Amino acid sequence: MRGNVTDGPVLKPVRKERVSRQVFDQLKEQIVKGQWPAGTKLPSENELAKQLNVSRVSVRSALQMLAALGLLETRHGEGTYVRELSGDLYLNALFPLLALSKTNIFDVLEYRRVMDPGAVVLATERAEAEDLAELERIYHRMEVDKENYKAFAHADLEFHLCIAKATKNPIFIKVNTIIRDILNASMEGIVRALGIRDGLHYHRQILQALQDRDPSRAERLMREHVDRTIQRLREEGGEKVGGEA
Amino acid sequence: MRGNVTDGPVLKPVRKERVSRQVFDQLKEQIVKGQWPAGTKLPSENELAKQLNVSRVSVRSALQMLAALGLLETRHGEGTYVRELSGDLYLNALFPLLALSKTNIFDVLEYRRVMDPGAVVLATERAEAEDLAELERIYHRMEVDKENYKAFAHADLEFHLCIAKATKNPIFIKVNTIIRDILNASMEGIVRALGIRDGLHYHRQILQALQDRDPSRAERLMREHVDRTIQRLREEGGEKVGGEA
DNA sequence: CATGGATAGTTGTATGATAACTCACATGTT
DNA sequence: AACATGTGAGTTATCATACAACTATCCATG
Repeated sequence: MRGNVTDGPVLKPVRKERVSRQVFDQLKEQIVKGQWPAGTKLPSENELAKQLNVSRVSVRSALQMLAALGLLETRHGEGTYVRELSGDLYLNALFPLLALSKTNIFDVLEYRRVMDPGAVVLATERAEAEDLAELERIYHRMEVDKENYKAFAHADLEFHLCIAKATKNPIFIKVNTIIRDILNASMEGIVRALGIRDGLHYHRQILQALQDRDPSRAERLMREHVDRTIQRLREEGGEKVGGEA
Repeated sequence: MRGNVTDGPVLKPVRKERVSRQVFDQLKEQIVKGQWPAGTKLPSENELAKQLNVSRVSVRSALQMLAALGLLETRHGEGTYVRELSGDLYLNALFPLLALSKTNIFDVLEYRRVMDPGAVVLATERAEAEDLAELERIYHRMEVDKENYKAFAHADLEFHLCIAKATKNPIFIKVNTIIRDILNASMEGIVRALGIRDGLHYHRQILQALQDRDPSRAERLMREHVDRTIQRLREEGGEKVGGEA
């Protein structure tokens, strides 16, 4: 048939943008364009809903997405604030890439083997009293939870994350946070396979080196620690530990 | 006063985790552990609310956050699905809109200072012929684009990413990919500030070390390279480099 | 067989109410 | 005056319910 209407692609699909999405975009604009610099307290949800002429549900929806992306921070009973725009924000994109792909445990440990010794060196220079106190708290929790593999594994990951935090470098912190989240699933199996002796030993020594502000010793210990973990896991046959999928 | 209660920090703050956060964590676990592989259709919001014994609002809150992070995709009137991992980053909507501050750039470079020497060591062991060929291609492009700062900066970042690729470790690759995107905006300014001599010099030497399969030399050169970049940038006063937004 | 429409299931939005939390101010006690 | 305590307003978090908007499927009708 000639002149069929399907020939010409004239009609475009109508614009049907969700309300929450529109709110999201508007708020994002304000932040990114710098109208609302870091630290700004946003109008209350009720206020925003009134100004935008939408329900509070839609406002909350947009706010929560922005908070998930790291642009906003909501404080219960206090308000919603604009966060500092920094490089670690983009690292959020790393999370799904690692979470959704079947990441090999040895790949993660190999990465740790490079990053954690470097991190601990920076930590010996920059750790504040509260960082060291936190590390001690975590270490003691590991001693207490000797029998509870799940709790022990969790504390182990927290220990490494805490060292990253002590570097005061948001990139170290963010990446380590993501790695902790990913590893959380398999860490219990690793602890169960390797036992707790090595972990306790090295963590205590590393903590000591941090307290003594001895970077080279801390670095050496951390490298040994990760190396030994990798080596022993290889011997055990690491196929079993990761596999709950 | 003796026996003051404030002496002993015995009482710990009670656990007060938000409902939506708990839902978020549970759903995240399912995805990360692989219980719900990509493409899986989640139970309906009502169903989840009933199973978890929370309101639909809390479920939606968690789902929307996961969707914002890119782990889920909600289709109006159809359902919610675990997202297929599609290489490219969806967070890119925000990328061009942010100019990094001076501190951010140094944070990134500090991270590089640890990561890249470690990566290049692995690369000397694992780089295949095509990796080395690619590196040579990139290096030659740098020589050609001596005058074009933008192209030169781009090639510089590609060089580092290519080394990461040669490690065959997906974590190195993905982190380096994101860092490349972060630096892309500011890199031209950096090159303009520091010139191209150092870059060409070190990249050529590192390439040579890789071809010779000399890990310790490659590591030393890479560390020197990043160190020198940081140092010279400090001297220049890096305030200027970030600004295009 | 093709068309169109009814239908059930799902996500999106609206409304109103209540709980939980934070801060600042007022109040009372020493 | 100094400190502890209570009280209230403002804000976010959660709940329950209803309805709107959208999608896929099935089915009757021509």
